[in-house]
Amino acid sequence: MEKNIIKYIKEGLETIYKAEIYDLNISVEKTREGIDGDYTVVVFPLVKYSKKKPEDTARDLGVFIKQRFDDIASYNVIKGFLNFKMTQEYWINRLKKLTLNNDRQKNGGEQKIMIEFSSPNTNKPLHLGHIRNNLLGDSVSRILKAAGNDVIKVNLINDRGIHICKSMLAWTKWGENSTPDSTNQKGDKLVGEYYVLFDKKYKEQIAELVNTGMTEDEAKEKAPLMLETREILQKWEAGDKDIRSTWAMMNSWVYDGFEQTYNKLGISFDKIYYESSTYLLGKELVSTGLEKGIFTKDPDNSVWIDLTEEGLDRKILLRSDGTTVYMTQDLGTAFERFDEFNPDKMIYVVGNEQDYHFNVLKKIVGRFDADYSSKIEHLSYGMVELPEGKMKSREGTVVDADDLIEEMILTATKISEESGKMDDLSESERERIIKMIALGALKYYIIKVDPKKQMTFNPKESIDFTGNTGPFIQYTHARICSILRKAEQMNIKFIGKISTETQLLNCEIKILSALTEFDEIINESANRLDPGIIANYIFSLAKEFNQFYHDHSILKEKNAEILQFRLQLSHQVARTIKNGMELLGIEVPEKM
RNA sequence: GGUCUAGUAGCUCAGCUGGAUAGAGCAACGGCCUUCUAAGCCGUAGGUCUCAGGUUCGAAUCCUGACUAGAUCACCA
Repeated sequence: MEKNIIKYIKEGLETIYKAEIYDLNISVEKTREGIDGDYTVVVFPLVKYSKKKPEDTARDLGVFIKQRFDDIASYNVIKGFLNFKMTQEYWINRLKKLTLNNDRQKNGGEQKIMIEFSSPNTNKPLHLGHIRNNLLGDSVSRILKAAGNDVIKVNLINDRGIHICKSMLAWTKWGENSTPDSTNQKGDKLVGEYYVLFDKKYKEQIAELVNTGMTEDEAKEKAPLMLETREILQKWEAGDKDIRSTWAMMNSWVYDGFEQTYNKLGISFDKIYYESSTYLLGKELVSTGLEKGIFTKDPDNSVWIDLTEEGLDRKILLRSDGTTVYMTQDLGTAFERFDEFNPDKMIYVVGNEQDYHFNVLKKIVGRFDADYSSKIEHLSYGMVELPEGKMKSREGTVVDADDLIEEMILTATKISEESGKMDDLSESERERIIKMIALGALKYYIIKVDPKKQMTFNPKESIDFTGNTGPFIQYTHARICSILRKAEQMNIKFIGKISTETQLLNCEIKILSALTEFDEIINESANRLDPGIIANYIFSLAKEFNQFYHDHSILKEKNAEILQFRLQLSHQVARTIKNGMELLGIEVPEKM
């Protein structure tokens, strides 16, 4: 549509004004609310070609286009704005096209994109922050795929490093061989407890040492627990059998726990990487880098890269004791992935606290291979805060993922019981729908916010089921499904022809116009890596439809053609809601 | 202190690649269920788009500076 208008505008400028077009800056927008028209061209930027007043230019172009473009019913000029109204026929054809064309057309620019998200640390059960990460990664993957790309979802599990040794040490010392089975606890929760326990005991030791006159920094290094932890790390890297088997066992507990949470969230991966198996590659790269002179070695044997020329700092890649750091592992993993999959793009979904890290990673990769470096993209998202501020594990304000999901399900159960709408459904059916609603509310609440913005998670609001929420959209879908079911019972088929003479209401055109935008919205959302664009789009579509639903009856419409039109329109709205919500990882029920 | 990100209604957020009168939801107040699902719809009220300059026919949007908040600058990850 817009392309056609732009084409005619260009033609018009050339024909009427004999203008030479050098910079085509035409914006075609949807006409503003309250003004007669469907599409609007802003003519201010065009006066440099016409050398006439904006209003005269708009009028000239209006006449020109109206003569040539059959789909335009009328036009009007207000100040520098040229508004076009499309014909009824045009809109009815749009609906037909939507009905026929069940597969959306692809973007064209198909790429192989690898996207890493979740990236949990085996010491910490998943919490609210991870939920944002997971939902974002999952949703962006779906959107990129819908935009025609080949997407590989990967997870990188941070299963080694000094912090992992801490929980191992604590469990060995005080765990008394407890297991998830013996304590009847999710594996990730059990391990998480020992990590917390380590921290507690470690702090006690520091305090004691400080009392004996040590400085705090010194105490942190000299505390027996820290020394033991470092020893474990070295043994681990040396492949010590006992250490490795404890490590493998505890990790398997954690993976079971994570798997359960991922399942509840409906999230999956195509490939899982473990840092324990990629960090050595990082070490190799460090030696290559040293040979090539990319890195330098300090007298104490630690290895560094100097990025001061690029406005960053010196960054460590290998500790003086030869063990690896975060950056080393990430470097190894990145190269492994490029070598194995050769993606056109590698997206990391990681919180904005790591902006600096990824900046450095990109630069270091660039020293090896400029091409790889240019393909790395950090989808940086803002932190999730609570109304009372940051989540702090020490103060116990961390919102656990499993608890949160549980609570959402309880609330959804309560609300649906109160409404009584699902009383005649079977137990299992009811349970299925309640889960959909609970997760829909949670997911939508988080995903609707622009990823790069820091967001406030208000527990009270998140369980709200009215207004701009997941359940509101799900409800709209369920109502449409109900109508379509009834239509079927009444034996009304909605595949019939609609005469182009059918008179459409403004609100119907508005809905139709929104429906035709869907593909474009997906592409925009994919380009900007922002699922929030889709969330907001579906919300406004649902809102438009609800207004229409309230003001006009569908099934009681006497005119057969209008009835036909409304049924098909509703059907398309339901389809778009379903498809759109799917891109957010949210299911929609047919009854609720 | 350096760097990055953000600041829009009481609260949570859209709008930001410049266009007409800055939009939703929540909360508040007032209406609408013998009528396709009221998890809905309609209305009232609520704004110096942090501030000050600049660019432009036109700025919430772009630029500069200030202020405020967050992140980061580790032999943590």
